[in-house]
Amino acid sequence: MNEVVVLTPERILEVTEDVLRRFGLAKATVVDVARALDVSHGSVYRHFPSKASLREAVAKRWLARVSAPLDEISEDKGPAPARLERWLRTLCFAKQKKVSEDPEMFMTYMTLAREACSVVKAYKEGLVDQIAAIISDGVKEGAFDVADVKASARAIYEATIRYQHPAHADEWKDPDLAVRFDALLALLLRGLEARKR
Amino acid sequence: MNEVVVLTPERILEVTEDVLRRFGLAKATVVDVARALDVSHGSVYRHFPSKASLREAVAKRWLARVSAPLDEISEDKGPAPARLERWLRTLCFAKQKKVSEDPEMFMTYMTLAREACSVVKAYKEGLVDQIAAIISDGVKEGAFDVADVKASARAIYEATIRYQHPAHADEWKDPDLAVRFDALLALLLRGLEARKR
DNA sequence: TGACTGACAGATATTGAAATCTGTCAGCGC
DNA sequence: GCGCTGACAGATTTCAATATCTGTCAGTCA
Repeated sequence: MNEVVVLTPERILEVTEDVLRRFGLAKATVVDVARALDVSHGSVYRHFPSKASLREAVAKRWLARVSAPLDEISEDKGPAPARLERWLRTLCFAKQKKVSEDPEMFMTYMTLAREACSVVKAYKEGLVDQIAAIISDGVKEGAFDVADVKASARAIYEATIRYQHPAHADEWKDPDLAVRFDALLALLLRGLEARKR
Repeated sequence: MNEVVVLTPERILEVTEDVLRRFGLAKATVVDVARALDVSHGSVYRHFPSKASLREAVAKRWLARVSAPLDEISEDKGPAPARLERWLRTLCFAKQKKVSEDPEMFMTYMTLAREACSVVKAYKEGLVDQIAAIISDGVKEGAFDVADVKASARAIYEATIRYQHPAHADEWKDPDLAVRFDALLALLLRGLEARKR
């Protein structure tokens, strides 16, 4: 039996998520994490230079999990407009599902993300790049007509903020949410669309 | 001389804003407001049933001041697309100016507004109605082609959230803000635009 | 040697007693 | 009578003493 499990960053992150779930963001301490790992808290500092960096790593892992299904869609084949719509729906739906399934944990991750703003910035840039890739495909297909792919991608990203940014999570309970989101998507896709001539 | 000024709700609101400015949201008490008015705090309760309602009234006044210049634009004459663009620019610029000129007071009003959510809801609905009025004019002019005016108005409002919602105020420092906002506006107007046939 | 411990200093959080605030209302004075 | 006051109960906030946590590091043990 492999009774003594080695202390790895990955294992620390897993246990940290667990501690965050059980104690909540405000109460979870490095000492709690160390206790759950059955090591001294000094050992945790061997792998993460500070509590802030540990939290940042947790935020990064969470964001990566949220955006994982999007990578596939952006690299898929098929008509760009439908693909962009699917990508945006997947992103927003993933966030909305997370908040409805476990609001406390969502709030925890949201606060973590707010603290780790450099990580969030990189995450956002990654998302905009994926949108840009789909729009670029659409331009090649002749389905889209845009002056500046990157700028359009950013505009699309920003226009959907209300449906994916945690700051607006309390408005996602609206029963008309889906209808409103459909209207927004239709407007945005129409804005990218190449005009018949 | 009219030395004894009567105690009116309006005067209480003015002084309350002053107290909020000097003490900050967390420290400002009804007793402070009464002291500044040189009356007992019981007198304040004669005009506002609770501290919450006083704060709500302050929030309402502030929102009304922000949206005042918009009323004119929505009732103006002239081509709807330019008018819609001007309306959106005015709204977002007003918010961005407020936060840059007096960030503390902006944060105060933002928190007040978060508490007084029914007031904010009414304010938002008023804004969407103004957008709807402009879009409706645009449809009559033949400049816009939309299936559902109200739904489109909401979509336009929601798409610009990032540039007007206080939750995103810390991103308004971006030097490219104007360029990005231009790109978003162009995309949205293109989405409303009637196609040549 | 190198992963881990545990004691330590300074920073931060908790706690409970005291102070202040909110909201009410009987009564004062114009 | 009407507008205001000021004392009051209960809720909330403050403050300072106490406890806990963060981050470091000399030392242990395999």
